[in-house]
Amino acid sequence: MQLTLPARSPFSFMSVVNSHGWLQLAPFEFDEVASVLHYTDRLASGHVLEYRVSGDSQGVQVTATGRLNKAEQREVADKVAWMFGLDMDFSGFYAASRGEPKLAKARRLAHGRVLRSPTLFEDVIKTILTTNTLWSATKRMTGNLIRQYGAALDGGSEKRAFPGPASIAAGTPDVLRDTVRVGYRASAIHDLARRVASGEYDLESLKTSTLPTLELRQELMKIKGVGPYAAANLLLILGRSDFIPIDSWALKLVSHEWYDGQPVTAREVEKAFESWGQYKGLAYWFWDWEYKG
DNA sequence: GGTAGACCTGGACGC
DNA sequence: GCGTCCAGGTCTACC
Repeated sequence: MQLTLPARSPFSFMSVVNSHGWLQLAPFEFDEVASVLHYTDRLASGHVLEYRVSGDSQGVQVTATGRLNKAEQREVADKVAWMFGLDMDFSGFYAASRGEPKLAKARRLAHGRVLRSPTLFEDVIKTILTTNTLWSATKRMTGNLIRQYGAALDGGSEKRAFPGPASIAAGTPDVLRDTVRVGYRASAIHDLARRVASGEYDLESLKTSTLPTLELRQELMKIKGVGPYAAANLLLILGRSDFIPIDSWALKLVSHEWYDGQPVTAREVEKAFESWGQYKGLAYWFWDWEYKG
């Protein structure tokens, strides 16, 4: 199967791919030589396949393994369009950042979109797995979760899809803790999977929520394991940038940018971007920082 | 509303 | 090889 999906201009395939660390988390896999993003997914039909997505400034091209019927092709197209935010409009952010040298490249590089998973469920779980741990552990926990509960790619490959809520809910918090090694996060992950799988909680509806950002943030923070940092990260994924995902890295960046390397608090990070209003998160995310790590 | 301490893992370090 | 310390956000209890 091959699809060509156009994007709203300006668009940059590589800007989306490199927008954050998601490309390093399974079931994403990035072929740097060919500049192709691979993603293993289980469709509603139960068919497990791998999409390969390449792109340019016009949009993306998708190829998928095997034969897909019309409904499956539509599902893949809808999911890839969401993952790359093909229809998103950042003209307001570009207008606001005009005249700011630290964001001078934002429009030219088509900054704004962040790579998303096909489901908000996957992005919430992955975000919880980034909290209170090192990036190497996030990668390991994600890989373990997929090995434990993900459906294998058709044809006997070792590749697996990210597990849906029902698969995780069918397991136990003990397995999450002891085998997947997510530690104390086990109950939060299992609880979310159980509530989504049973239909008690319609998490995916938040993708199209019209709630004001403050209320949407409160909604996200009702999820166990989602605090201010995780909520701000998820809001960025949902296209809302009124909040900054303040983690230890953010403190380091702001410290070196404006405080000569002296320790700063979350309050200082907020203060630094206060004037950016609804574009705070984007200004922070795509700022041309002095400190490179 | 603000703060201290527990939660859990794995890597770094000293012995 | 073993023990100890530390980094990393969220949650809860307490003031």
